[in-house]
Amino acid sequence: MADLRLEPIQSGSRGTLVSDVVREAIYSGRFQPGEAIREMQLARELRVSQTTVREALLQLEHAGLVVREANHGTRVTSLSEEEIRDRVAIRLMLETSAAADAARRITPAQLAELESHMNQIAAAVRRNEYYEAAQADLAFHRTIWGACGNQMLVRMLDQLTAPLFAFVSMRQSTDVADLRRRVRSHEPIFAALRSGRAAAARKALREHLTSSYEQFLRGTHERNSSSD
Amino acid sequence: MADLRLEPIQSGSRGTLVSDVVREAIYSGRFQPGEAIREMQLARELRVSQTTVREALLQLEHAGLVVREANHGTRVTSLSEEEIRDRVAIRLMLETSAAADAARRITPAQLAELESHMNQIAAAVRRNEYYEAAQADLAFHRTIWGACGNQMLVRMLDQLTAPLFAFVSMRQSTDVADLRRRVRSHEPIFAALRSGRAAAARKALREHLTSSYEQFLRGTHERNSSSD
DNA sequence: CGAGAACCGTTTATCGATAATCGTTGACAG
DNA sequence: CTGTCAACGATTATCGATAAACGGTTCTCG
Repeated sequence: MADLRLEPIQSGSRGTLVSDVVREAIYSGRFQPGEAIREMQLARELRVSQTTVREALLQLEHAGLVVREANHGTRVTSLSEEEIRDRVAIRLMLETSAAADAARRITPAQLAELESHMNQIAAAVRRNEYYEAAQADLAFHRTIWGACGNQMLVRMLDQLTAPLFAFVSMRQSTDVADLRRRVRSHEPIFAALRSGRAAAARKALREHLTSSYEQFLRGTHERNSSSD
Repeated sequence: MADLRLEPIQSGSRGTLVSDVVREAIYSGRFQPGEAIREMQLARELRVSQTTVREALLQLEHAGLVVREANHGTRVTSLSEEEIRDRVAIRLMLETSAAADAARRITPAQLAELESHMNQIAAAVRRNEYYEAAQADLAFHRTIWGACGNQMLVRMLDQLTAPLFAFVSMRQSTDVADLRRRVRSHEPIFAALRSGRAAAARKALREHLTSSYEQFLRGTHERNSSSD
């Protein structure tokens, strides 16, 4: 049997293809929060039927990236500050738990993956590529989730954070010092996981998430007070 | 304006209607775990199109009640013992947190609702109606979730526990003594919420969930050892 | 002039039919 | 007898078209 390291050029059903395209458009900011998405218009642009677009939008609704109102339409999710706070609070509980579990069962291959993502983040930051940095950041966290051994927990964290990344992380164009600090704050997490210290991993992750959220709050506060 | 305490006799789209019917069939056990669900067959039986059935099945997949495999089919979710353990672990984290928040902000109306659900549970148990008891039990917990003020937390708990209720709570035909004990174990939760003691609510809920899970484990263990 | 009902255009929701997919069966060659 | 592969049947995936729902607008009547 030949090794299957290569994936098919386009995998999955058309519906999944469409949802991938739209997701990417949302992540990249080509679709703005609150913007309406027309089924027929999208279907014409992508040369698929309305049915297929609908299925894709249902998947994205599931992921929390769009909101659908019955008989009215679909729009890109727009998170209020309270919704962000609520999501972060849940994420804090779930992800610190995942990290503690991961510390006990993470494999060398997964540790190597973590290191690779850290390098990607650092490289992207050096090149001022915020979007790529955020993507690699998400991949870093996802690797930790995957190492916790609780599949349901992974699904929930995915649902929880997809909109956070799309509408918070991907957008923040913070100053360089902040980014540097954020990059470094992955290191204690990695060190704790590598040495199997569950409590330390939990603590490192809590600090990482808390400081990221506080920085986000500072960002929005600045923006509000300067625009008023 | 007339008061709107009465709901329309059938609310929502046809797709939602179908998903309600199928959900009910799963809860009631008319669809067994692992059983295949054919789109066309269901469409014929319910006099709707296959498209509508598909949309309903997507919703149910989202709720975790069915599993869909691409190009292959849909079957009713069948949880392994490990998946149940994993879900319960997450539920423990999220619901104890929700209870603590609820203790601080629950309204008199919600407290009355809780009491009503407790009465329903007790009445159903007296009549040996396990299914209705489980339904009221779920309603009791849902009311607590709703009182926590974190909408996302409610959604996650719903997703998490829907299959647990469908495949665990609704089925257990335990002995009367166990049921009595389970009924009573809601009382400390209610008392803690009413008096606004967050820590006590957390503790009461943890004990309730833990003992329910342990009882479930005893049940499956007995069944396994007796059938071997 | 103003309130409310009927209309109209846009968008979603549903339908019936066709296309693509996958497991299976059975024929056939080695 | 056994492994391979092509054709079949059952089921999902997708399509194009029609129906239903909603919001805004205009028209009517007091």
